[in-house]
Amino acid sequence: MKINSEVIARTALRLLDDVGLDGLTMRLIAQDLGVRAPTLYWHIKNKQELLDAMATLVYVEAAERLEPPRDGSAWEDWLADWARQLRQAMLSHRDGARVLAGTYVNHETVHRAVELNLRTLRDAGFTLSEAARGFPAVLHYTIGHTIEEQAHTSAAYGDDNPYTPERLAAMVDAERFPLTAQASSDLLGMDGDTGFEYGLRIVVLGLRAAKQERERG
Amino acid sequence: MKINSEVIARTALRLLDDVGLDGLTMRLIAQDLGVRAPTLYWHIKNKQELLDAMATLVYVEAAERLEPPRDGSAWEDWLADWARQLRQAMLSHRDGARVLAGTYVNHETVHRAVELNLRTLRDAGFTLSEAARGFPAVLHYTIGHTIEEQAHTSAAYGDDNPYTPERLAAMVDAERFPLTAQASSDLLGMDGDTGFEYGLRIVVLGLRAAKQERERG
DNA sequence: TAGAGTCCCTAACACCGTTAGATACGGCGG
DNA sequence: CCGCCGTATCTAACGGTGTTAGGGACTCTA
Repeated sequence: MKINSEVIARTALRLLDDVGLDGLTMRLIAQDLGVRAPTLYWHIKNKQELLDAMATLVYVEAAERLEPPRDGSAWEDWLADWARQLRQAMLSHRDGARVLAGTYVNHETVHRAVELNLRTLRDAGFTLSEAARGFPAVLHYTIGHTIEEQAHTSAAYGDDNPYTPERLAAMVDAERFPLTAQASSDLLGMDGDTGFEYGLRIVVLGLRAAKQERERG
Repeated sequence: MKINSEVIARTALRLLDDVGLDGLTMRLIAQDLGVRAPTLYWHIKNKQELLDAMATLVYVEAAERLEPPRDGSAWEDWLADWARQLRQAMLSHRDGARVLAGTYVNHETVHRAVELNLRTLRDAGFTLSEAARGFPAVLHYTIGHTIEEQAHTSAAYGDDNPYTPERLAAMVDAERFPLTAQASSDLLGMDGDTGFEYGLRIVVLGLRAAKQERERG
């Protein structure tokens, strides 16, 4: 297969699932491509640029399936689905959120997604300014949640992950922090999906409430 | 000054502001302490443990000033202030959000903060379960926003930061993405505070809306 | 056929986190 | 006073990292 920057990024993304972000070295990627490490520098400027390209691939993976809302479907559902797709794209790669976080992706597919977000919200009665300031909130929540989620389930801990619900629950002093102890199952015992959905609902409800407050003046 | 793990973490945190996370090496930290790198390993297990200790310091910095809400003050304001303090603690160190993200901090001060969050929300009429599932949403939004914010203003780019509003605005094709182009000042021209406050308001409004929906049944 | 451009190589550099093993220094029991 | 033990530091080094320099081979084109 012909080597170019996108092929390198795809290979790196595949290897990422095996070795994790810390184990992803230029030499390993090169080996997988049947080539020596310095060769990669013919195609990419440096490792950071490679990481950016990987982030772009993940982002595009989430954005390319995005379609305008069908007639009659609620903007709340459409927006929540977009957040779910983004989260799934990150979850589908080990350390995916860490790769994505803080990488401003510049790709046509992403511009399309932004435009679609703005149009959908504006068509639903938001002002353009509300839409432009509001939908990043969904984005930031989604990224923040997924980073935390992936960090806690990280395979990097091997067999002694300190984030098991039991371990964490054992740490809080039930005398001094009674509510924390009482709520530990809600705080820690939730699987990622449930926790994400709860917060996502809050953000979407918040967007609706902000719009209504403006409409009422 | 006597060296111990906390002194090392404090030193590392101070150096972080000068050199950034990627420039923070064990040898540099040791030099600043008037010591050689291997000496650090007498006091800490490895670099990851040091990073965890640094994250703990930042987190505690935000949490230790936290006080119960004064009588009569609204839970919305109290919760928003807590988020602002956390954000300020991250912003007060270069790459602070990256250091914090994904590090589950286990420290008494943080337990206290969690307990205080739960109590405040429950006293305001939330169920304990609502509080336990709801306040992480604020946390995740805050972390997500601040990571993105710090990445875009990162000094790592030197003089050619690609995230200036002008550069980004120039990238979008106004013909194909008219709303994006039109909203570019709202999307990009905002300073971090304004954008953060807008999203924070949305999350808080969302919590209130979720509570009201339950109360109405 | 000469030259230019493309793509890959070997060799090496500077630096990284980390370990092994020796060395100094203090207090304490005999 | 001596010898010992725990504490805290050192030097030397290992295997690894991202990255650069410079040299070949191959292909296309004039």
